[in-house]
Amino acid sequence: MLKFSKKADYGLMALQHIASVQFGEVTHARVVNTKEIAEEYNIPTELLAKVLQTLAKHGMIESHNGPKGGYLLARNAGAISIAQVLEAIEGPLGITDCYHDKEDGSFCLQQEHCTIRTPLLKVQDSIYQLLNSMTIEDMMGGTPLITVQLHPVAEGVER
Amino acid sequence: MLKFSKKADYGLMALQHIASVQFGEVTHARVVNTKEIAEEYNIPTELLAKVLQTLAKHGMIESHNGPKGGYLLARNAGAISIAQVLEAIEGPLGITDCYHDKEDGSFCLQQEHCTIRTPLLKVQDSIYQLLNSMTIEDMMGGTPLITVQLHPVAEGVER
DNA sequence: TAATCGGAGACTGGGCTAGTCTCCGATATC
DNA sequence: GATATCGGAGACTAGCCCAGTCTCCGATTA
Repeated sequence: MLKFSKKADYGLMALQHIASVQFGEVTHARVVNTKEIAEEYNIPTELLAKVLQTLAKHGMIESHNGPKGGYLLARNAGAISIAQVLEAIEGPLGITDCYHDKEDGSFCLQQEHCTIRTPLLKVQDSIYQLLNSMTIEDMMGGTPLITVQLHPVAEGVER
Repeated sequence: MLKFSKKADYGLMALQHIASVQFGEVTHARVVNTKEIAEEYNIPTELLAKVLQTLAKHGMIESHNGPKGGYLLARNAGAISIAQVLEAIEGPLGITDCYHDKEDGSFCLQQEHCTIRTPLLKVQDSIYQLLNSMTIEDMMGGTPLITVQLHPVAEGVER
């Protein structure tokens, strides 16, 4: 449950790879093409291509056509959060459907008496904050990772 | 993305309803049957039945057969976390597949060079803590909700 | 004994994910 | 300027899983 799609995984791997080539190594910054990433991580080339095109469309990487072409990060690795990547690839974050229902005419049948909408919205916001506070940079090397502090509102929960 | 399944939604609604009947109202504690909940929230009866059976199997509610039968909370509402409900209904929490692959023989093709495994595992843990610290009780009435404090490791993130 | 409840399994339709295929446009290189 | 190499984009498909339905069974109460 709550699984990322493969595309999202691939996107994160690719971004991390591009970032490490561009910043993390001794070699000069150079463009990285789809094939290189696909072979490095055993990702179907054409599927990865789609993912990278999506990321480019959302301004996270910039593309360079032609021979010796490929991709470069469009901004610093620390300015690309996991939330942004996920939203670009999978669409808007939504724990439940009911927050987007109004757009297409259909609506939530439970709406009238729904008692869990508000609390779940809080959960959703918390998850979003979490995903938005971690960046591609945090995923590289030994950078210290995010820490979450929770108020123990549920003291006594079993398990 | 990151959507709860309908079953999970239904399960949370049902538990919240049972809890409020059992504790939150003036009426005496009484069993609640599937039909009552299904009609209250416009949930397909037989689908809800399956969900409740699952929750009963996981020891969150106890069932009573026969006429005037139904369900009761098996423990306090404050001792049932959202994480537990989700895991009961949707299976183990897993942001990516790769943490469970070893069981069925298949395995992650990216395993060898996967650079995102560790950081994503941290994200997963954080989400789990979040979901495990909020309970059915927190979803009832005006109980103050969870607060999350994040270290701003990603200062400068756009948006 | 009969009606009302939960328990459990098979079954189905539809939508989404993952992946493939094909063709096009851009550009670097010779 | 021809050509090979790159990304851009859309159609297409197979398979899986979610959501929902149907049916039969066992338990219990009145």
